[in-house]
Amino acid sequence: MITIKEVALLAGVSKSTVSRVLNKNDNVSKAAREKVEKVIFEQNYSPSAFAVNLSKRKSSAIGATIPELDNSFFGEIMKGISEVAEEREFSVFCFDTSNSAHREDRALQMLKHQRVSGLIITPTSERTEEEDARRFRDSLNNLGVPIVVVDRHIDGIALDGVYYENEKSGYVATSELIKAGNRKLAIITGDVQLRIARDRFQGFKQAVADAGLELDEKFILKGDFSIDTAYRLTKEMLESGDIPDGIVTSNNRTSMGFLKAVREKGLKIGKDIAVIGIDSIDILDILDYKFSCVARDSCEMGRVAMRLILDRIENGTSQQIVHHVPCELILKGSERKGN
Amino acid sequence: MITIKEVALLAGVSKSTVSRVLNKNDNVSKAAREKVEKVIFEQNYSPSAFAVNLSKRKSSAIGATIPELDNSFFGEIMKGISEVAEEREFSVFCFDTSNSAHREDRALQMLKHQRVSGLIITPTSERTEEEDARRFRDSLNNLGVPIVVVDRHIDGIALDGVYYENEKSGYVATSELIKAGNRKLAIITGDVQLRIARDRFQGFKQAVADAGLELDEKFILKGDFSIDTAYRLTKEMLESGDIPDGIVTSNNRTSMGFLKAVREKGLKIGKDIAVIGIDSIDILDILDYKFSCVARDSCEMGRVAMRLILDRIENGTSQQIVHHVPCELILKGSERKGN
DNA sequence: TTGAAAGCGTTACCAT
DNA sequence: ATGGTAACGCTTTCAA
Repeated sequence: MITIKEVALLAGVSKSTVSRVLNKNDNVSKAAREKVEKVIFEQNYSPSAFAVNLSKRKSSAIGATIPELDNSFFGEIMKGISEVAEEREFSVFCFDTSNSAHREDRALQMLKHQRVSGLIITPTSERTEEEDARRFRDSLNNLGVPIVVVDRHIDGIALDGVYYENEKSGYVATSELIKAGNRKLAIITGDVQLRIARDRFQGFKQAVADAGLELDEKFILKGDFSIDTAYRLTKEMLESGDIPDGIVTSNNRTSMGFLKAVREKGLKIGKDIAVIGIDSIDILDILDYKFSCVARDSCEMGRVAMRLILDRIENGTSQQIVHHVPCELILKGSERKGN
Repeated sequence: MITIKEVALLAGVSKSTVSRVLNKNDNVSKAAREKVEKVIFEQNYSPSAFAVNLSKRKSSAIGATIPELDNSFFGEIMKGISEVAEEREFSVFCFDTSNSAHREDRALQMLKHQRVSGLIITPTSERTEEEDARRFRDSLNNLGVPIVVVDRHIDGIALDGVYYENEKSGYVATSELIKAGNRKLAIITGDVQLRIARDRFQGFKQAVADAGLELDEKFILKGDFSIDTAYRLTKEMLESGDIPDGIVTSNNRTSMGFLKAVREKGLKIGKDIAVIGIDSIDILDILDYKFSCVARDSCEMGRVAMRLILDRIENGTSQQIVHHVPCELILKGSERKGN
């Protein structure tokens, strides 16, 4: 592979001059610049990032760790990151951590080795023990670069972040159910160990309270963001005979479990029970399955995260910045019973 | 950030010795090794990949370009790549090309700049003009590193590849429809500009021929792998009044468009019309929607691609290697009419 | 077994 | 405006 030295030789100038035109430095005569540019073009020369990074002591790459790339929600985040990265001439090292803390640790190590100049992280949901959580925070600090957290939270450390309007999403979904005439309200929560689950639940409770409605304990189904649990809880509820008017499902997996159970019982949403989910489920639209939800633009979350980290990298540190991408209400009819 | 020099200083040895323990070179006394390891551990030292790569003139990173990460099929491929990469201590630069040839070109440039030692590419489907296709092949060659193509094909250049059993998937789907008693068969093809679409179609035709059945031209619906086209074609067919017994849908998007149209017409698959799709659609299982298909393990495609490229990087070049990941028949009942 | 020094491909400073 | 040169952090060769 051709080097700057050979370019200089071919153009009849010094390495310094070549470097100057590469870096758009003004102190180059038009003649020299043109000669160099010609050679660069002809030889298809591209400087070695290794050498540049080493010399400049900074890299034009960032790292991104994502818990499950096969979940299109995270795929979209990655897509958004990639989009902005390309515009700004940054490369991104991408790691799928499979929701495993161990793999996340490994990814962090490798990113340190690569000397990335920033990290975008959607953490695994597995750092429950305090000791482990502490070590995790240490490795993050140890990286010594700007960090932007996406979607899920990392406790005990003030980091920039891009989050969904979690509480608001719960509030909006619930209010809308109420507006549509539902009085007996239920929710299948997410894993309440996680802040995003608690926040969504909080929004639910607030909306119920604001409407002056009573909350029945047995209609608070404690789920964990998994399909299976949501399915089981819904089934139990439906079989108990006491059915709420409307229900909020805390994320897309929860919605799926709920829908499965409802379907099995031969019931129909928007007729026998009202529902608004948090998160959209693309295929349902495609199949023209009327499912109302509170959605978000996850691709935009990735874009915002990437912009944020570039900002940090370029303008150094200042106050913690936290973005919230708005939630968007999409009504299809399932928010109202008796259709 | 701490360097090898400081580690050497702290351990009371030379940089050379530190380098030796880093590279697991045997010519180091036990005493020296232990001192060095202690310092490395205490200081949490990790060598700079820049410097190592520059010095060794090779990198421990590969590039991956993917057309649409928000499509979980490609997300799974990326997940598989990431999985094996981690095991083998490789980092991967990931680019979402959004199915745009331009962005793909840019990605290739950036990967050249990063001096990756290999490329895994699922090409965009946009290189129709010969001139453009040629320039594309040139940039691939210009990279000067091993390349593994995944899923889609690149014409006019012999590259290692990991593909789906396309023809077989069409054959199996069709045979199964026939076995279930369907005589009047239809297919919604993919974009026949693409080899994977032609191959699947070929499998379909072969199975029909092998069964000694007649093929009606009007039941060959020329789609393009998009939901919308499949929807339109299906709708037209259903409205024409002449409906086939069974149909093959050429990929997941095609299946969705088909299902949408069928649903709109108030028909039911497995009752009014039989269908087997190529590619699975996860959520349908979850919703317990009986949809038979011929599926594949796309995560495995990523794993195989990564193993293949590492092999190339480590063992140099030899004969072209092409892998085919097997297709798997999943019957749910929709392959038979009248249920 | 060890260390010194040259070299990897750049940038940046200092002269000119 | 231009070139020479040290430096970036590592590996590798050569001597000892």
